[in-house]
Amino acid sequence: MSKGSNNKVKAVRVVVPDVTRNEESSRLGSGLSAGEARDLRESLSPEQRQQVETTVEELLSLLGSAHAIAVLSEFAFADGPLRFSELESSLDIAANTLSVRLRELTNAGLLVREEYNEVPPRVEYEPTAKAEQLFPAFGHFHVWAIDHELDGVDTDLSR
Amino acid sequence: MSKGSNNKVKAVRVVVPDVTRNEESSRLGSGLSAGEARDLRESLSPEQRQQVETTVEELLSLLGSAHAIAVLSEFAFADGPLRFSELESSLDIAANTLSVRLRELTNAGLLVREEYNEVPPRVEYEPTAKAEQLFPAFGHFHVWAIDHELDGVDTDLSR
DNA sequence: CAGAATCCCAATTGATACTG
DNA sequence: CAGTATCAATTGGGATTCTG
Repeated sequence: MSKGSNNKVKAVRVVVPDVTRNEESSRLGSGLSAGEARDLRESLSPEQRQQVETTVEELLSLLGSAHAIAVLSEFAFADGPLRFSELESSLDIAANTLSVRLRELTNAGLLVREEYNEVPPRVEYEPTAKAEQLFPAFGHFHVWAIDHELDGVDTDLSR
Repeated sequence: MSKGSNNKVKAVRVVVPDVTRNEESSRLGSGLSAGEARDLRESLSPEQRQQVETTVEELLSLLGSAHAIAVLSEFAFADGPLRFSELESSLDIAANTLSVRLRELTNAGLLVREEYNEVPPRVEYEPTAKAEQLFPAFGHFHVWAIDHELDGVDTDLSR
C-alpha cells in the first residue's frame, strides 16, 4: 500500500456531494450489511467511489502500521487522555515508533495532542470524535476475532 | 507491523472459552458502541484480551497489505465468484502481488479457490462466510470515509 | 519526561521475463 | 489463463544514543 510519504492526498481531495448524505447526519455506528454497503457504494459516481476507496485504503494503511490499532485500542478502552509514557509502558513498542505513530494519528485528526509546560514535561493525547466514530468498527473486529480467529496468518509462501 | 513470515500463529493459538459467547451465536453485524466494546473487552481475561488483540492485529496486518481491502471490496460488492484476470484488470495491481494477496486471503480462510481443469485454465475465487461477516465493518469504514475523509495522511514527518 | 537523530537490517512491492 | 522466478528499489521499524 506504500504506506507513506508520497501521498499528496490533500491535493487530490474531492468533496463528496450530499447525494450520499440524504439522511440528515451521521450513519456512523450503523452496522451496514453487505447488501446495504453495495447500495451505498452504487449510489456513488465512479470518481466518488474511487475517492472513498482511496480514503479507506489510507485509513487501513494507517491502521495497518505497527501497533497503530493497539494504540487506538488503548484510547478506545480508556477514558480520559493518555500520556506518552503510559502508552510506552503498556504497549511494548519502541519509543521512536510510538512517536511516529502518535504523530500520524494526530495528523490524521484522530488524536489531539496537549502539551503542558511543566517540569517534567507532560504531554497528553486524546481521541477525537472522528476517532470515536471509528471505534464501533474496532468493536466489530474484536467480536469477529472472538468468533472466528484467523486461520493461518503465517505467510509461509511454501504453498 | 512486520506483516509476515515469522508469525507462528498456529502454535500460539488458544481457545477462547464460552464466557464470551453466552449469547447463543454470532453478534456479528452488531455495531458495537465504544462502551459496549469496552464491556465486552473487560469480560475477557487478560490472556483472552491479549489473544483477541493479537488476532485483530493479524487481521489488520492482512488488510493493511497492499490492495488487500481493494481485493476484498471487489468481492464484497460483486455477487458471485471472480477470476484472477478480472481482479487483475480491474485493480491495477502487479500480477505477482495479486497472486500473493489472494494466497494470503485464501490461507486466512477468507477466500476459497476453485480450480477448473479446462483449456484455457480457469480459477475462481469466492469469499467465505468468515469474510462476509467482516464486510459490515468495511461498510462502516466506507461510511466513515464519506463522512470524514482523512485529514492529512501524507506522512510528511516534516512536523 | 517526551521525544529527535542516526544507523541498519528485514520485509514489501513492482517490473520484467518466463511457463504449464 | 493464471500464475511463478528473479531482480531492484523503497520502506518500515527497532536499537542505540542524545536532548530541551
